[in-house]
Formats: sequence, structure tokens, C-alpha cells
Amino acid sequence: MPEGPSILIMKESIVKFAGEKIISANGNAKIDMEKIPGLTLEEIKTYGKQTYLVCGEFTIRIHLLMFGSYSVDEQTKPDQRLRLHLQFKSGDLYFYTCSVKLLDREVLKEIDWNADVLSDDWKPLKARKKLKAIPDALVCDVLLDQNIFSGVGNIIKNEVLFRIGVHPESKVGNLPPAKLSALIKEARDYSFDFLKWKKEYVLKKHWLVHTKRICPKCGGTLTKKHLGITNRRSFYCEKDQKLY
DNA sequence: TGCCATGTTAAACT
DNA sequence: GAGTTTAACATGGC
Repeated sequence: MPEGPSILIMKESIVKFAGEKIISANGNAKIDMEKIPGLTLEEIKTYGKQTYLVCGEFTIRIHLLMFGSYSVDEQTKPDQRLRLHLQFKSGDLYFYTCSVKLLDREVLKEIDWNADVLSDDWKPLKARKKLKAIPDALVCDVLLDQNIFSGVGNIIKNEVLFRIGVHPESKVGNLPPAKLSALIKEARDYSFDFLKWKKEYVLKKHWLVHTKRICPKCGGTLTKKHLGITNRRSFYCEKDQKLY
């Protein structure tokens, strides 16, 4: 479920609780549940794949990891699997199989909001600067670096590299300036396409290489390999994606 | 049926 | 203590 765009969709479906007081909190999350009731959920902020429920001096940070899910108003899984349930006057919010932390609100000040590819605060120039500092890093790794491209996940990584015709094992420092620009631009643009397609339930249909076997451009066989220090699945065309 | 994957953290190593 | 590697988490699709 969760790359950055999916998290934005989650935010849209839970934002209706913003401004409401939390009546009760329970679940198997290892946090101090007693501190939560009575707090007002002031705001919901997302940063890449993380969601911050901001309330008073605290913020509840939710990360869906690989298999996390949520539901609104109706508990959809057995009580035993419930990680966090927040009860509001107007309804209920449920989270499952996710990382939950109760943090000091101050942590929000430490976040580099300019790194969130889906945010209005996204600053491509800043991303470029960060990339310039690590010329030996592979493009397949840097796209997954949440400090540079917060919200980008493995699907977006694979699709972006195909779109710009760059081999996943290319070194960042070897990319011509125009390709570097394209990388940064597509990381954001594809994320918005992902968001749009996900909302329309047609995301998979639009995958060009991720989990695919045939290159949509040349008809050749795609390579599937775990690459980089992140060692995540890469799907790419040896012919249409140039190694820099 | 068993494998593995849209992800990250923390423990266990060196 | 640092940096690096491994395991844990635990669901659902193929």
C-alpha cells in the first residue's frame, strides 16, 4: 500500500477528524495510550511515507511500512490485530500493522519539508545539491533515500528510471546535467501520476516496467535484479536505459 | 503452498 | 563506540 502518494490518499480520508477531540485511544501499539484521550487532533501532516497526527504537545507518527493499513469509522480487522484506534465524536480511526510512535511535537521542527516530493514545499534545487554531494552513489539508491526524495518508493524508482532512460546502476556524478534535472523532475511528476492513477484504481495498469517482463519501448526482455546498497528489486531495459 | 514484496528499525555483529 | 549486517515485523497476492 504505502509509497508517498498512497499516504496522501490516506490523509484525505482521515482529515475529516482534524479539529476534533480524541475521546479514547487503544490498540497494541507500544505507546503511552493514557496520554492521548482529551487531546485535540489539530492537524494531520504527511512527510513522505510518514503521517503525523499533531495534537497538543505531542504528535503521533504513523508509518505503514510494507503491509500497513487503516480504516475509517469501521473496524475491519480482528481486535487482536488492531494497532491503534482513535475514537472521535464523529467517528473512529483504525490503524493496523504499522509503526506507531508518540513523539514530542518538537520533532516536526527537525524535518526537512523541502525533501517531500509531493509537497508544495518541495525544492528541486536542494535535492540537486544533496545529490552533488554523493557522486558515487547509484541512482537506484538515491531515489529511495528518504532524506532526498521523501515519499519515493520502489515502484516509483523503477518507473522514473525507465521514463528518463537511465540505468539503475548509473552513478549520480556521471549523469549529464540534463539527466540529473530529469531525474529530480520525474521523481515528483511520476509521484503525482501515481497519485492520480491510484485514486482511479488504475495504477498497476500504467506500470511500464515494474513487475513487467517485456520492454514497452523495444519489445526486448526486461532485466529483473536486486541492485545497490538498498538491494531492492529493479526492473529495467538494458537497451533503452543508458548506463552512465 | 511457499515465496516474496510498495519499508524501516533495532538488535547483533565486526 | 563506530560502522555494517541481519532479523524482526506480519499481510496478502501470485
